[in-house]
Amino acid sequence: MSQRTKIKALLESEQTNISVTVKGWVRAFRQNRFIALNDGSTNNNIQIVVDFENTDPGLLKRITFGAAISVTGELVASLGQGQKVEITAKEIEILGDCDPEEYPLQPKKQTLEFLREKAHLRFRTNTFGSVFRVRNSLSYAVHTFFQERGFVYLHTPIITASDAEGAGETFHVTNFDLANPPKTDGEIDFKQDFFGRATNLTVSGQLEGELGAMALSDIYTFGPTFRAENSNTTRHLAEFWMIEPEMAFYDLEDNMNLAEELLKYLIGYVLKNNAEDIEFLNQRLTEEEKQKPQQERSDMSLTEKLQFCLDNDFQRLTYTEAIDILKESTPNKKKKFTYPIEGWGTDLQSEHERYLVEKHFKKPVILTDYPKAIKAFYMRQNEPDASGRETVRAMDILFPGIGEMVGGSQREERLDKLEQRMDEMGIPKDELWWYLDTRRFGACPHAGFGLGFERMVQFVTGMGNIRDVIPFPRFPKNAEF
RNA sequence: UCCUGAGUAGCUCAGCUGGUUAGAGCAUCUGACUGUUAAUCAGAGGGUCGCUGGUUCGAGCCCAGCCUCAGGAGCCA
Repeated sequence: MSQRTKIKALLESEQTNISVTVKGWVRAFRQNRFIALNDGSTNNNIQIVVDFENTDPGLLKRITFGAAISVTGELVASLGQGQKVEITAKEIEILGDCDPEEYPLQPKKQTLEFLREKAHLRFRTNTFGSVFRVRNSLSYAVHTFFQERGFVYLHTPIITASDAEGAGETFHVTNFDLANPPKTDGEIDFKQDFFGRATNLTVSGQLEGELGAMALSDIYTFGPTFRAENSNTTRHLAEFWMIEPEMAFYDLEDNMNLAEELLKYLIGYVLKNNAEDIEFLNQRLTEEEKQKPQQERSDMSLTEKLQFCLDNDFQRLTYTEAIDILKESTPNKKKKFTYPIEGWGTDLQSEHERYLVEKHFKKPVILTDYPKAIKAFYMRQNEPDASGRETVRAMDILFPGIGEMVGGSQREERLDKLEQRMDEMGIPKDELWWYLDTRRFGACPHAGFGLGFERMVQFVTGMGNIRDVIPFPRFPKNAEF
């Protein structure tokens, strides 16, 4: 194998007049003389200068947009204005031809919708190159953050028998011949299935995560989750990655502090380590914003927005306080909300969340202490307030443009309260015997949250559609690639 | 799943009140040029007008059903 240098390293090289080998894909070939070559290490191309008068015309014809080539030559200070260094080619080898008549990508701007249909090739564009390098950095930073704090990375199961959490519709996992599943009394008999029971893809690793935290103190999961909801939006996927830390001896405030710290760490990490890609995405978004009517444009650029999140404390308030603000808000009084705020107890609609985050506070918001009735069974119950309102120790972190980035809570560690709530909500206690065991044996206060990884990538990259921040998106009616 | 909008060349789109041979820009190809970097100039090729059915002398255009996509809503992360 020949020595080759990545383009990112060459562009940063202090040395010139050295012999180098580069390999990559042709982004442009101008005037039969200049190749713009990219290898995905950076969005910046290196310019190859070809002595076309002394090169085989047959070879020159094969240097087409998208072709994979290897070039050996001399790294020199560029004669042109656009770049510091360039390579004077001595030897060019075509590694893989790329027929321009057949190749779906074109050397021009293409819409994200079109590229979504060519997800196998979209990595070769600047936008997706940047998005996926940033996504990579973010996952690395997630691990760094938790590892630095002594958290244990726990692998919770992908296949599970419990959908008891009620976090959404599940995908069934079965080995049955679907045309002819074994039946007993007319019902499908899952006793004869691979696991001896009905199973599904996980919707959350939380419950198992809690088991780990009850011994290891601080754990986190970072893996795929699956929801069979028929959701067709710019912020939902059927397969998405979730980060779910679970901490023993944490209360809700510790939980919020950790979540805020994590989000800021991730933003800071990318601003520092992916400056070029963020700057490219910033430009891209600025161009896109110019197409929008004045009203819909955001008053901050991507980099400003990220820096702002880093520099400011998230706004913390209770659900009850939020309802009071919304009740008194101009859009509510002027009846601009599709769902007017009538009273205490109903869940907030996205228009309400957006008002709080984007209009009222103009920064990330942490809402806590939601009504018990609209939240999951495992959230720790507060004492009813003076007027008898029942709430739980829940927290949601809302981000501008994204909505719910994080959902978490302090968990109910009191067995009697937990069982009572499960009964009320019709959660089968016998199926979750193992979960309840943690409350029977050495129970302790603990808390955790779930962070939607793709939503974080969306926020950091400024991409509008969640399908553009995961390599191969899974959503209703689509499982191509 | 609901609401709104869209589907015409490889891509982005135009196409009048239903009318004869469906257009443009970019991309591609051919030639010219050769220190370009959104290269330039000249020319050429390229169409199941999403699918199925209907109305009509005649449908890209009207009607019905279906499919797909986008944005918004719900569900949520």
